[in-house]
Amino acid sequence: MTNRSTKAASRKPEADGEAPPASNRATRAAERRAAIVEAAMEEFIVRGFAATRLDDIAKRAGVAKGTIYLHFKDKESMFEELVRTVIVPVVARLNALPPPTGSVRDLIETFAGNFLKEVIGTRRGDLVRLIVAEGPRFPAVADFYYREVVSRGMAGMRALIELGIARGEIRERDLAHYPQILVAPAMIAVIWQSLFARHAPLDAQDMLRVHLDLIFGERRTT
Amino acid sequence: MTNRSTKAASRKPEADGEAPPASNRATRAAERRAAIVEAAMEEFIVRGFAATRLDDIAKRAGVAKGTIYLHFKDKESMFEELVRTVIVPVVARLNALPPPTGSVRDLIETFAGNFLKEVIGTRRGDLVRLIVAEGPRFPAVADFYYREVVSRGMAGMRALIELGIARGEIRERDLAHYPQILVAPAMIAVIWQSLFARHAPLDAQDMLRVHLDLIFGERRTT
Amino acid sequence: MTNRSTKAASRKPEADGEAPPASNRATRAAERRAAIVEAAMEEFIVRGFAATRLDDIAKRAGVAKGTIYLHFKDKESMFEELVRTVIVPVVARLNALPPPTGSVRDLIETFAGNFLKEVIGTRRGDLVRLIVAEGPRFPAVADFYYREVVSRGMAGMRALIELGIARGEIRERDLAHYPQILVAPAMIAVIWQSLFARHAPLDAQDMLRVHLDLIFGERRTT
Amino acid sequence: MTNRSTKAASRKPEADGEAPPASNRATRAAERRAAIVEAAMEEFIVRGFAATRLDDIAKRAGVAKGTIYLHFKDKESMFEELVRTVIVPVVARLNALPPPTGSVRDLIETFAGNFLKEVIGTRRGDLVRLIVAEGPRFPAVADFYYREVVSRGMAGMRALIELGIARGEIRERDLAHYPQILVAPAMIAVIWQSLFARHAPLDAQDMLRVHLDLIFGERRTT
DNA sequence: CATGAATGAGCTTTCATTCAT
DNA sequence: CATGAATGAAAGCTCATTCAT
Repeated sequence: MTNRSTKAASRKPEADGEAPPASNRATRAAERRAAIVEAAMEEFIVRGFAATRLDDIAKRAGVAKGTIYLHFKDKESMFEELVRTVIVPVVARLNALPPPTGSVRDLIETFAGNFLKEVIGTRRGDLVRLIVAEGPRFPAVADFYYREVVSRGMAGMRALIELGIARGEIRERDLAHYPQILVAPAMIAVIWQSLFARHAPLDAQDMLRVHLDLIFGERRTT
Repeated sequence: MTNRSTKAASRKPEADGEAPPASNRATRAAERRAAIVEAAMEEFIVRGFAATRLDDIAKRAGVAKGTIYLHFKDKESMFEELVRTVIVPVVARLNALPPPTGSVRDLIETFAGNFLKEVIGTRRGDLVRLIVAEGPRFPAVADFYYREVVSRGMAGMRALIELGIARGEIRERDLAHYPQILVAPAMIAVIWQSLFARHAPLDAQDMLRVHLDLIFGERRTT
Repeated sequence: MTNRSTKAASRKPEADGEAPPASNRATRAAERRAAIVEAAMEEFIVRGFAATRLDDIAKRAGVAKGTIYLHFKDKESMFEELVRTVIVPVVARLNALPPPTGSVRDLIETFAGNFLKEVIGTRRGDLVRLIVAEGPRFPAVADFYYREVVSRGMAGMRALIELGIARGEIRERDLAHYPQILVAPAMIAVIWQSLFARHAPLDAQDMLRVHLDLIFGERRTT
Repeated sequence: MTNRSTKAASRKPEADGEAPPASNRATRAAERRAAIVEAAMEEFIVRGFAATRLDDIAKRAGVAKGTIYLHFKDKESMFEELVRTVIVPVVARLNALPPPTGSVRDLIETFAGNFLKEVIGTRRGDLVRLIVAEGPRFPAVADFYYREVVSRGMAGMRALIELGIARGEIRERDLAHYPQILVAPAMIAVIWQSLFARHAPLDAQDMLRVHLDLIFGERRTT
């Protein structure tokens, strides 16, 4: 989905017709690569790395099997680059967050709201589960994910917690040592949706609200 | 090979009669099955379902490849039964917990301590990650795990939380709706150990302490 | 052909019936291996290493593709071991040659006669051409062939030449430095049969006679 | 890439007009073809026909893969035409040999000297081995080689031998039936250099000297 | 019951050939 | 003419499963 936007954008001009006459070669190649990445993500999420067939990725991407090898060295590097490709824009957006104005609770609630909308129960959430699943077999992936997402996320959360403590919004001072506690319910929600949603749907939004109440104290007015 | 000699030895005596002398056949079969289950768990955890070779399981279990098929229909059912086999005694022990005496916080702390010792960073923790990883491909596994472990665990936690609320130990009344919040940091610790321990070791015990402080209020005396 | 003898020998006992009920497992395995080696030699000779398909070898050997991998690590080692397997008995027979009695010329003529019958224009001759063809890509094969066949052959020829010189049968004393000259026409005959036989058949026997006349002087009586 | 710049440069001038200024198209095409032939020979010699990749030939020749198909129908015909292209000038030079003056031995020694310098241990020698290697798979190549090189060479050698016999330089009259004997050591030297040079270097020049002594009798004075 | 050799479908990867640019 | 991205048939190799011993 992410990469599709690029493609969709570059196609807009021909949106009124039916046949895509293709722009220049570089663009075509980029589109193909994006299609492969998207198809691969879909397949890897559904079947896992080992059980995914390149044949299926090619079919879903609408390219020949050999084409995949014009963009990726082999299945492994495809998987690793795929994670990079999908993660990078996410990190970029996090880095481009607006400067912290308002109360820490508001900030975190906004953030939680975005997470809820854009991760939990979406393809992006499935990617997280995929990384949990394949991480041990792909140290490069786990490393990358830790470096780019986890460590930055933890640092950001810690800063917010410290701000909250300084402002008197948060009483539990040791929380700054374990930003994981802050995000744990959100992560659990991600996993829950993947595994147990059909047995017992989870109101993630409400759960996150309760969790924030636990940390910041109950809100007087909603 | 090891087991072969044993087997040959235990068979000789019954060659002339009908009665099994020392350890009977059923026992030996059960031992074999246990060895296979153990070996399979090891391999599945390290390589995941699809990438695990029956050959390796057989070698590790010290049996022939064909023997596996005397105990399991195929690779899939082996995986599913394996999870059952490993999970069941855990559930049994949870059911056999001592009746709740003392404060709710003490109870939960005891429970967390056990979890810390017996799950986080152990083979059992890896099994949890394995279920997260393979769950979507094995509805039977996810179902079983939800029914036997998750739903019971959630129910137990909810009961404890309600008790804590009734006794005034817990102030956040809505917490009873989301026992997931109570266990989330513990689950995160399990996953963290599998994926990021070498980048940033996590003091799970201390984290859980902070989390309980958040729920029950800080302890006055240690 | 070489290896078949082994197989044929072990089959003799059942030669009166039609169905090969198979002896013990080890024998069966050895037979299969021999069949693979023979089929592989045939295919490699006809198509060369790179163009030979394992599928065809398997089909010709009457086994499944996977069976080949029970006996050989991969295509390359199959080729290398094949050469070894086929060459070894040849070397063994050379080593078991009768002690040199009679004139040197008679000895060499006998040897040439055997070579004529058993190498030139036979599968064994094709193998020589195969080694010439693939040697540069398979140093291990060229090494082995040099060590086991060429260097020994050269040493043997040199000894014979020196004996001939000592006895006054050979006048050209420097010939001992280049036993290659002695065998060159025989080797050329091998190659000629492979490449040009259909354009211009070569009477190898007569050519070798002329060559020996050149070295030993013309024979008075035939 | 190298050639690209040249090409671009040579094309610019004709952009405004129609006439090719400096080197015309036919010349450029011929150069390209020559580059492809050269590169192909190199690759075929090193890897053999089947294992050679057109990609590598194109890269080495500095042209695009598609360009090869402007000059050759497919890989097979490229190989066949390549052999022709490389062999033809050699044959031409042989035909342009100076008229036989001086003794036959001198003639042959001169010839052997040239062979030594220009074939044994050179790329041209490798080509001979390549033809030996691939000949059976490429009847057209073997045919061509036999017709253009072997049969002519044999005829020439036979004429020389007959001359030598007539002049009394050669005593072995039957040698004229087997000119192969005359060239055999030279061919063996070619093959030896390809396969065994690193195990046991061969002094081809001295070997040929000894061989000629065998045929013509030892030289009294050098 | 237990074995492990044998099977062959299926998977990843390569590469000759084509053709729109 | 020249290019090189794209194709897809084909090849090497693996491994779950079977079954004669």
